[in-house]
Amino acid sequence: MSNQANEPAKTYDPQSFEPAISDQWVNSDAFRPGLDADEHYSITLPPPNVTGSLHMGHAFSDTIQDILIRWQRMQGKSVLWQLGLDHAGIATQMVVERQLDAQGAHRRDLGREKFVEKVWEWKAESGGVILGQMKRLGLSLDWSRERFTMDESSSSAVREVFVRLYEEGLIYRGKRLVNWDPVLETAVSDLEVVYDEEQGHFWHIQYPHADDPSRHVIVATTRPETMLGDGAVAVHPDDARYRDLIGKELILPLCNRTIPVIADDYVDPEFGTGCVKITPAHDFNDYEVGRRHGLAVINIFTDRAHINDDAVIPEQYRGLDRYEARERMVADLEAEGLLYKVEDHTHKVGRGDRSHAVIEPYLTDQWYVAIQELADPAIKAVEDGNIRFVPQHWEKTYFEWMRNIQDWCISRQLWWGHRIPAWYCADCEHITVDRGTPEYCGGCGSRQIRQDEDVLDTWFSSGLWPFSTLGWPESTREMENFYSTNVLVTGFDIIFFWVARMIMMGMKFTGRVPFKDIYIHALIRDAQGQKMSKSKGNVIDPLEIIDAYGADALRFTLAHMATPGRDVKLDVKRIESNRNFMNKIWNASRFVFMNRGDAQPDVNVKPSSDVNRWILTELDRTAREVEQALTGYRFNEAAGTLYNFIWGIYCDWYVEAAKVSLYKDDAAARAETQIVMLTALDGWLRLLHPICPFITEALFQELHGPDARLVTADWIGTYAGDAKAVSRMNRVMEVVTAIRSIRGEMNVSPAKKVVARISANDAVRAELESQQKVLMSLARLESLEWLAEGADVEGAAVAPLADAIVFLPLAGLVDVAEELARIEKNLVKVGKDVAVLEGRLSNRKFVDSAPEAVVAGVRSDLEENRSRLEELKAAEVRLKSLG
RNA sequence: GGGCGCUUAGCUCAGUUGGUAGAGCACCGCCCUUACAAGGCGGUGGCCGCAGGUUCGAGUCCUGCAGCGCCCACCA
Repeated sequence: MSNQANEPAKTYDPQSFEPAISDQWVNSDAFRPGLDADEHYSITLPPPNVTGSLHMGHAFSDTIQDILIRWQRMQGKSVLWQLGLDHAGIATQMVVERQLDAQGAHRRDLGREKFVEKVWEWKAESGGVILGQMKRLGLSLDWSRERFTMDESSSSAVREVFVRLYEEGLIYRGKRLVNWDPVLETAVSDLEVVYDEEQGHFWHIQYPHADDPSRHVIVATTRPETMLGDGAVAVHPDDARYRDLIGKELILPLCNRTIPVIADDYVDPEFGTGCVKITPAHDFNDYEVGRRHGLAVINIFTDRAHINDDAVIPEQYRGLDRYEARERMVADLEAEGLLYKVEDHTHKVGRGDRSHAVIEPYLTDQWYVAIQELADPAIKAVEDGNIRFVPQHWEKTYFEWMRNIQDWCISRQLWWGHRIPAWYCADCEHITVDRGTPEYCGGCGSRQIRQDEDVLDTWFSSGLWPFSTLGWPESTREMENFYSTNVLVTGFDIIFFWVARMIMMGMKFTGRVPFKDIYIHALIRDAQGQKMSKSKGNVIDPLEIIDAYGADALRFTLAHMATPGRDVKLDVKRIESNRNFMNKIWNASRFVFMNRGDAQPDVNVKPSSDVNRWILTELDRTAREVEQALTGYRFNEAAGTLYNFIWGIYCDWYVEAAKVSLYKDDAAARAETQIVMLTALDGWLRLLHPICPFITEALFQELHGPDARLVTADWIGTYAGDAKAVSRMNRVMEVVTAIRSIRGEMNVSPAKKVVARISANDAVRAELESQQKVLMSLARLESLEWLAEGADVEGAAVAPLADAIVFLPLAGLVDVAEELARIEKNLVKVGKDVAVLEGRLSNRKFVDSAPEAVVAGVRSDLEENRSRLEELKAAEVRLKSLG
């Protein structure tokens, strides 16, 4: 922004000032929490993944948080918005692996240490991009407190938590089936598997009886290769068809071994043939069946889902990829006449949410958190209202998951992440779990110990984030002042992944809730309602939008669309129209500056004119509405209220009305208007600041000088208010609108000044007459004459109002036929209103049981519309006699 | 199978305790009125998904149905 000698540019150009203001904020450390406030407020920014750059969803979520943060800071509180980034285990490792792949390399070529170095390099790059984006968005994060989920403070919190849980027996190591991603070669949690309908096949295979190979049972499977690991065929115990078979042996085709027929309730006799092959090592249900019946668990895969060389597996299939093996086995079954039939079959297939590889249930050793003991207090915290979901219905989703929660598999076979702080001993079975780096086995004292190769699920460290960033496990001043945080702002897609885990970990380790409110916002979609994704090519990059329309326009749009509980379809047109709003603000302010004279805003101003008293009253009302909206997380209402006030009231009416005294009146009136228009501007700039920080800061500096900073909202809402001024101005606006309406419908040029006559009683006339200059200016009148109540005017267009009748003589304006048509249109409209109102009043029950105020309202509406109707009828008669 | 959400103007969506339906965009008119054409003024446009119920009164509360979407669990 320029010094005061230069006027602001005629057109809003955010690029000319947003970056400079952003620099001012960052360089002056403007967003460090103040030290001298009694009240504290804090939000932990959900740390973005260092997988690239921020997308529109981040911009949305971050804008909402910034609005809250700036608003609270302007209330004079000590505010911390904690900044950080997430290492995002799998996701980030994949990004770097893909980069290596493009160079024809693999992480194994580099080795673990070199690979992790590469990821750190990438982290620096991606993190830099992300922080740059945040600054362009105008986020008021405390830049001095940047954290990372793998920095030292986070790591020590992670080790502390792991060790404590282990010592309490809540972390354990177990061999069981996990969801295995054969491409990434790691276990993933249940949540990281996404199921989708896919086209597949249903292979019906004959399993011959061992004692009579001419007979057989038919089993159906979608994964025929798993029969290599079959341990049994199961039937329902009550299924008469197979009762005799239970306990007998079947020949497992292709495998040259026999398996028993077992009976288990798990089998649905209605489905398929009622015979199910049981493969304990490769199906979660089968695993349970196998356990009940003591079946052998035969693992048939390698880590990459190739067939392994277990002794029971026929040699010809060993080493084959799972799908190659499937093909070969189906062909072999067919050749042996054991393939009964093949059906097309649509079924759900689980794929890794990152790799999209088909997930295999796979038997491995993993680390688990015994979750129930952590879940119970976390459920209770929400039940008791110590944590509140906004919108509230999300608590149902939360409860549903939490009440059916499974132990959490926390180990991942990755290289990027927190190494599990457990060491295995070469000389004994003891596992040493330690906060530091132990040198010998805690069991036998042997120095032959080796750390677990695996890393922790990325959500393990994110789960500690609200307190690990504040110095926990030390008891720091930050913990004291800013924990519990006030609100978590996030999307519903990570309620289980992250929100639930933070609550569990927070309750467990701090004994307090990590946040009091959880504001769940919607997902951002494109204009067609599609989820934005790189593969679809429909992502809207926030930076491109900011470059084109400015950060404020984007932020205002996002705030305006932040309706709780519905997905946001982001249409660039919407951003464009809000850019136009910014332009409106820019130019209205420019007008104010051009006409300010020597005046300064004065929050104690006590203006005498109705126009000035009215605008300050309206500003006050707006301030209360904005405050209520923000308090209730109704961002769309806050934005809408400001839009309506700034554009619809301040610009459309106040500035136009103010021109009368700025241009024509005496010096005293002019000076008062200058002060009030500046004061009101100052007020709504502050109100708008949390949503649109750049333009408001720029204009604030124009208003108060280049060193001024918009930091408080303290004085807003202190004006006493003047209901009389408001009602007078409403009357004026009603008259002006009526005249404009006639002019508009009659296509009278705005340049043409017209004569108006108004009939009204003395009281109404006095009110309107006090604003005569304003009225004439806004309605573009050449002259205004006052008529006695009940007077008629021949040959005039008529607009009957609540307490007055406006006549616009037609001579030279329009023809009689046109006005007649307009009158008749209005007659129909008003006639309908009258009929409806009469109907309501003639209903005894309504009159008896509705509140007094409502009935009175209807009565006065009816009265008003009746007289309006009379006037229109009279006007119709007069016009017809003319024509 | 269980749960949740949505259905309002041509399009995208507001509508906080029930009290005669709103915005933006689009469209149609008149305007370069000395802040703004990224603008001003006026206007057209809606059985608020369907069917019941509660109520003097329902877009708003209750029940059922339909369509769309999401989440969870899953029959091999």
